[in-house]
Amino acid sequence: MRLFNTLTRAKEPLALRRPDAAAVYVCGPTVYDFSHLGHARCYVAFDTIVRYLRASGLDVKYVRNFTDVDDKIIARARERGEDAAALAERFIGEFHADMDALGVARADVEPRVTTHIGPIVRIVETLLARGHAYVVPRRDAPAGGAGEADAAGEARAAADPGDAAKAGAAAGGDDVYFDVTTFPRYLALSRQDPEELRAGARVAAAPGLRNPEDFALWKGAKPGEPSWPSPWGAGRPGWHIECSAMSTEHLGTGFDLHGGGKDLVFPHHENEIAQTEAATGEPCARAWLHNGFVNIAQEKMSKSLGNFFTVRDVLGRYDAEAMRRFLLSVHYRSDINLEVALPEDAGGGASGTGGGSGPGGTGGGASGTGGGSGPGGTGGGGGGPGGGVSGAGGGGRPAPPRLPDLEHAERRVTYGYDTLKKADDFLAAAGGTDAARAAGKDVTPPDRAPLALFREGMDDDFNTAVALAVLETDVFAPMNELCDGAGQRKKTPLADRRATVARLRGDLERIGAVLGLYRRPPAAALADIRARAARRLGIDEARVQALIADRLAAKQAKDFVRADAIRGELLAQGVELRDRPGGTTDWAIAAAP
RNA sequence: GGCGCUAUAGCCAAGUGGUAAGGCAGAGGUCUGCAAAACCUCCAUCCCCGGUUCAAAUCCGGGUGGCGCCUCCA
Repeated sequence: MRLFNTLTRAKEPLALRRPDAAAVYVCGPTVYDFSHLGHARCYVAFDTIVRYLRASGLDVKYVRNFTDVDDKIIARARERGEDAAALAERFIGEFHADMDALGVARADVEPRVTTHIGPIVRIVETLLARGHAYVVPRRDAPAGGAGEADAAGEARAAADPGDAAKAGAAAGGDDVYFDVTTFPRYLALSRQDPEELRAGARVAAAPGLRNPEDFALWKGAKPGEPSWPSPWGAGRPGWHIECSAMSTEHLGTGFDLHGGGKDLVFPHHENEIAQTEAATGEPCARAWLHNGFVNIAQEKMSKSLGNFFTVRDVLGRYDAEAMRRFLLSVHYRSDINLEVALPEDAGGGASGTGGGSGPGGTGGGASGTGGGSGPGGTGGGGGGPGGGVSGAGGGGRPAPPRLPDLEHAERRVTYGYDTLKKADDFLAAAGGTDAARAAGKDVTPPDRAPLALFREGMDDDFNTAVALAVLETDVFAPMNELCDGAGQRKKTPLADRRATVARLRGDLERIGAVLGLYRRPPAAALADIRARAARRLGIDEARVQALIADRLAAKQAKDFVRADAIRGELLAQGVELRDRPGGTTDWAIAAAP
């Protein structure tokens, strides 16, 4: 097994601390809002990696934390007049709900900052004792207003006279900072030059620091903030120290894999390495894995750009397994792009815009998204995406944009389940999987054995794109062919075809267990996917059934003109009819125009 | 300004030295009352310029384009 290690910028063999076990730490979410597609990308990727390590026989301990106290949580709680701890707790629940839907398994340990204050304080004490950190005494009078310790982005505090006054009066503790000059390997992960880093800094350093690059390990409490007692007075942990404390607490030092989004390389992971290694004298993690972003219409998804999609909203309209398949369709280190298409009924007539449905349309889609997810909308309105879909009627809010990539993924997932349903029926006719397998011989060409090809792909830095190709080419295609008895394998004896399908079915289960795909009963999955798509497209399933009945009657009367008219009418609504052998008719969502 | 990533067919996307996986779209075919589904067949020499090599999409140098990080961020 080989994987790309950000630390060395090279694909290298997996070298484990213990040969039969893997210790994995992935930076979890800061829980102050619903998860967005970027979170989904990250946690689906590492969920798949962990599943594969386990499937390869390793005893995996997977740790993924929750940051449940931090500036953003506190700010959000204050906005809402909610208790910060309660807000964090609530969004931990929402995170689990979203990840459950995506088939992301719980980590073995899901530590929270607020339950690890002890270890955090201890590691800060160690850093102080070893001369890697220093205390910046609290200044009672924040002179000039902007002087409050917290470096960047805290203009808000300064701009709020009430806050500043209270801060001055309160008995908050001191800050503790890490001195980056005491750690020679600093910036080895992100490969930056200290001089250049300093030159390119876009934010003025906080006063009282020995070096502009020094970062907070412990922050003295401001009034009204959650805080814990410490040797430096009341305060709370800095962002980076929590991961050092929690990873060493649960995995020790020199653990095997550390993961996270690529935006965490600097400063978060760089600082984590500095803290852990300076405190323990041991390496932090052996290999660092970083996943790429989800871009929306070619742009980075972010709250500041207003173009982000929450998992919750998208899963109201698209199948969760389709989302998972979409996220796995690109190698985890590469960015993945989600295309956004304007809804068809773009309102009142052809206003000037004319024919240009290309670039202009895309841009409009992206900005339109922002409208639905502004600061206000995230609050009460965001709570019930499901209700909004059915009730909306023709009213004010714009239709949500179409997501062609998810439509495509949905069709691929449907193809898979259609195939599995066919295979299961085929095997049932043979007396079940075991009977089928025993009755004949496997005719799969030796060089096309799905499991071997799957392992080959996954062993190469967890290449899920290749894994999906194996599924298409070496599982589903031969399954269809063998079940239909079509093509070149027409002459293959029935017993051998059955045995081969049974074998492929078994491989699919093992592959699906790793990818987190195709694990539902096929018929139920197909009905589910279709029902959600029908809701999204405004298709009335009962009416479809009624028209199918009408058409069957017309067919029996040999009135093919009428039968074809019904077919055409339904197709116009996005419904495709499929006549089955035996005189029944099924229907499916037609490909988007 | 610094650091890093990236550039493969109409679109999405694998591929780290030996004559380009897979999917979508498209063309043809089998099947079908018609259709769909399914299957079969066809469909690229890899941004540009140099270099290394018997041999490069794949290594090196330069150029151009895109993206990210350097401030919170998966």
